[in-house]
Amino acid sequence: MGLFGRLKRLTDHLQAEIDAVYRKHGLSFAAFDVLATLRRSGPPYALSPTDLINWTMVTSGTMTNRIDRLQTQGLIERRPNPEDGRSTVVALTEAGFALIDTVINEHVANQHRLIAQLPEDLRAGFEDGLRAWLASFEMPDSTE
Amino acid sequence: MGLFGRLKRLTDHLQAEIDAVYRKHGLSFAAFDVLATLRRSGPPYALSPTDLINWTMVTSGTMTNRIDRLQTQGLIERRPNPEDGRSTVVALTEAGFALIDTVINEHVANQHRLIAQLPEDLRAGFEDGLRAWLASFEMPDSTE
DNA sequence: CCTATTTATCTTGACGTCGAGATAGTGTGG
DNA sequence: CCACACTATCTCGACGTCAAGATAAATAGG
Repeated sequence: MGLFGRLKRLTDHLQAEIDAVYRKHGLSFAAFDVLATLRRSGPPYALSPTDLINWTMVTSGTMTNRIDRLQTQGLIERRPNPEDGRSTVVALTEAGFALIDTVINEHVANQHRLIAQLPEDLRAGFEDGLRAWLASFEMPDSTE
Repeated sequence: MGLFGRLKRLTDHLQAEIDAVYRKHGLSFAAFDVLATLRRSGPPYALSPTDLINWTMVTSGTMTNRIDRLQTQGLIERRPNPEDGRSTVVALTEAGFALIDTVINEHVANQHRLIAQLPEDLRAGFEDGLRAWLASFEMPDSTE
């Protein structure tokens, strides 16, 4: 199996482990993504759909769908935006805040656990390669 | 941005580059996956849905859907399996064979190009870390 | 040989995503 | 102050996936 195959399998394993934390609390990645973005935005834990679209990099149709589901679950609420009649404010409910706080903590601990499985003495070499390869895409001047 | 963020961004970039080759020829990953599996199986380039499920690791419902679409596109055909009335044989058509042959060649060249963007002197370190981290998932005795 | 179990495939419904286009409110230049 | 362009969000249809269950054929046991 080549480099791409291994890379895909690694990320599949990592993703499965990461997903397990969301699911334990009844969340999908889509739900976690939105709730965590609202949590990170700080008080009053409220953003417009457009803000959420910009932070999460999904299309407007996807965000409408995500917000609809989270609203049904009672984790967020839509309020009219007093400053712009076209817009709404998406805010964490108390239940949403409490849940995402718990899940983020577990998520962070889980990430530390997963990184610890990459042997310490190989970590720097892996990260150096990763940085350089990534840079070849994000800084078009270099290797490309 | 941490290790997970960079890893996700790298794989997103790689995936986008890889997808571009399929799309240029009107194929999705799902379609490429099935056609390439049939091509790799050697003459007569025909497998049962169950074989395809085992090689591609998708559910039976997904495979039925993939086969339906490819059949509509005329890239494969379903034939009854003379040895088992429950089963069918999924075979590349001439058009399907010609197309996947072209796409696989481009795909391989594309992968070489992408790997070449990872600087040579960092490749070994990256691969060592990758192998070890992957092994921590696939050989449960070790770091886990 | 039948019946019960197993196997191969398909069907259905839910979820998540995208892209294109619809709707409605905002803002601007004359 | 009004028509026109722009912006924010939602709607719709297509695609791809999974899980659970339906259907039909093969096989095994008595």
